Amino acid sequence: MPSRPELDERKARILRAIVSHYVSTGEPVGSKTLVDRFRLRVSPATVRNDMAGLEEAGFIYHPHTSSGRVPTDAGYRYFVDEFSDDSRLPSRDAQMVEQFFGEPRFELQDALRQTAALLSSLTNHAAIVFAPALDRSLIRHVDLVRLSGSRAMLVVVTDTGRVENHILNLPDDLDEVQLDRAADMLNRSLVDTALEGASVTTAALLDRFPLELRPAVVAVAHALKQQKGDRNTEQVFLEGTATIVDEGKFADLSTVRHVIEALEHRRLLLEVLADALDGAQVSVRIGSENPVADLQFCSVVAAPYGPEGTALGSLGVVGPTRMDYRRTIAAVYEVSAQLGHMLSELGME
Amino acid sequence: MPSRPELDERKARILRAIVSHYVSTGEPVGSKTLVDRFRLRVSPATVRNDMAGLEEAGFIYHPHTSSGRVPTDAGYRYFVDEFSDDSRLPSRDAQMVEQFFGEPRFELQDALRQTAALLSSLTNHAAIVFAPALDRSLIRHVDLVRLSGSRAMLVVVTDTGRVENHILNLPDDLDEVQLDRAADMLNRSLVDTALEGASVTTAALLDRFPLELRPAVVAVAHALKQQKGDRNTEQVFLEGTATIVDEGKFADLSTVRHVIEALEHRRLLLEVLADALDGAQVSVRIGSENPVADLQFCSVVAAPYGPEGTALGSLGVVGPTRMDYRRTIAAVYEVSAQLGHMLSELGME
DNA sequence: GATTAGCACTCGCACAATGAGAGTGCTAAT
DNA sequence: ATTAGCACTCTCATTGTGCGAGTGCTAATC
Repeated sequence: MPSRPELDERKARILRAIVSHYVSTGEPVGSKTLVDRFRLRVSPATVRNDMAGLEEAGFIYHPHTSSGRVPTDAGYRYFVDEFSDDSRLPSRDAQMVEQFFGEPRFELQDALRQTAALLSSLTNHAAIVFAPALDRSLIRHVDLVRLSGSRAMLVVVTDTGRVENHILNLPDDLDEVQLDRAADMLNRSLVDTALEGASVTTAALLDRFPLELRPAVVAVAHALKQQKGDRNTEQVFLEGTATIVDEGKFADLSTVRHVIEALEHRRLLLEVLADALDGAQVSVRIGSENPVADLQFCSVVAAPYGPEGTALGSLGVVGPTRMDYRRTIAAVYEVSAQLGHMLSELGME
Repeated sequence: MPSRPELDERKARILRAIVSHYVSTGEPVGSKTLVDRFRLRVSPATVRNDMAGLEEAGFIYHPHTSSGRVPTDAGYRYFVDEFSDDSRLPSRDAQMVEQFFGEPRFELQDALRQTAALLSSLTNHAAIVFAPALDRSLIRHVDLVRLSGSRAMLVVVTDTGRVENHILNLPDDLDEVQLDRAADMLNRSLVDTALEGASVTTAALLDRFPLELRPAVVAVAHALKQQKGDRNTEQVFLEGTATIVDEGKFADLSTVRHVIEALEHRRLLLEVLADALDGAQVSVRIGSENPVADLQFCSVVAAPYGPEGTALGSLGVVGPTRMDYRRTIAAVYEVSAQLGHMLSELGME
């Protein structure tokens, strides 16, 4: 975190004014407009002087020699750092959230997808929700289902409500009874252990299984390992992609293209929301603060979620750097909190 | 299907030429260009006369009094109807498909998503893959997993490789042994029956269950019914949304916006690909032939897929009416065929 | 009778010129 | 330290112009 240069009170006010005016209109803003709309008790000339200072400090810049000022990423950053706390959702929106989470849910997937849709419609930006991370989940149940003679499906239910499946190639034909027995034994040793180490645990237990079941157990261990390594298994729900093309959000089409492309790239998204998982609160990445080059003109507002203080997954919003940070942060915060709450309600105690 | 007006051979050739030239350049095409690029053995004037005829017949039109001709939806339709058969994928692409389906797969979800990505990269359009429809699936296995005292998760595995889950509220606390017993009994009567009628079947069997299990069974029946009615449970995989914004595909931004919005709407997509499910072959909907208003400037090329002649699900591509139909149709056909093949390999016999 | 050459005509579009307006930086006055 | 005044800059919307591609029609040609 770069130490934040001090600004005298008036400069700070002017910066705030520039940011909020620019965010709402999208037009570069000049000294006159500034004194007219905001009750700065000084003349345009004074404002101009201060703006020169703000520009020197890197908070704003000139698109062209003669049009108004626009905040830089650093300018937004200064602005955002001022209200790390007092973010309240407008009551209409708060009501919407409340109602949404009041409805009963019967499926995690669906709930998460709809949560993304909610977040998107609250903020008018693209919204992303990651399902609870597998490596933070405990196994609640495993099952083996026979598909054909030589194939079976491994089903794993986690304490976070996820249901993963994986198809196994069995070296030998096993009938259903045998599979059931294997599943039973696996359950006994795997339930309530972390999915993370399940593969190792399983392999270690191999010699407790009857000979004829061992090939199946090996296959299970293998599948668990593979699943762990495979980042693709991290489910993402993305909604509101269409908002990216909204008028005035991004300068040119090719930027829009890049942003949408980046959003489609699950691996990238994971990276983008990664720090949200560890941070305790809402995290904001503005423009170039972003690790992904394709998102250099975007800001990402993200937060972890999980029942009561835990961080199982993360969610967030991607929009142009010119966004209403206050509202966005409030929305992300509120939704993450409520989702966490819902998760604890969903029956995982 | 409107009966197709006969065109004399030369007019047909000219129409073909207009379509293929316009598709590849995006520019309205005039009589001179036409005789230069294509070996029509007539003069521009003759071509102009024929074009007037084609325009009268509704196959092409003038954007403005003085620039070249552009195919109408009907023009594309005529063009498309000519090669319902001989669509071959370029060998590079065919190789790509072959390689893709040569790799071993362990998860249906993932395979379908990647199939969508493949289809998108083959065609350079947005691609959609629907998972095998639940109402065409048989139950292979059901399971009940205890979550908390009063909640359990119903897991259903179908013969099409799908794994659905649903959270139940149990009126009474049941321990795991009781749940297992209930699941066992359910399995015995539900395995190999259609998911479609499973709810009714379950309800009918109620009195065979011991008293203490009945509330759970009722909950299961209820869940199955709910799932059936819920169109949201039809999984969709969408890839290549970014291609929609590609230069020159659509006239204005608001169209792009609408198209992307429509793509995000799962319910709409289902409608769009609906007829593909029943048709035997590749279906093509051009522009206004499309039932969805937001897609009036799009063409949809879709096909059913499933192991050997069955139609379990559908997949397709959405792009501008100005697309290379030949290639697109070939790609959709090939991918649907291979995906069907893969599904039978995946162990559902 | 079908085809073609010739020609006048129509637009769209790219390009340059113009002027208004918004905003700036600087200097000198307060 | 602030402000009024002013010359200056640069964008943007508007207008005019010419070019070129393409058309439809008529009359000549095969």
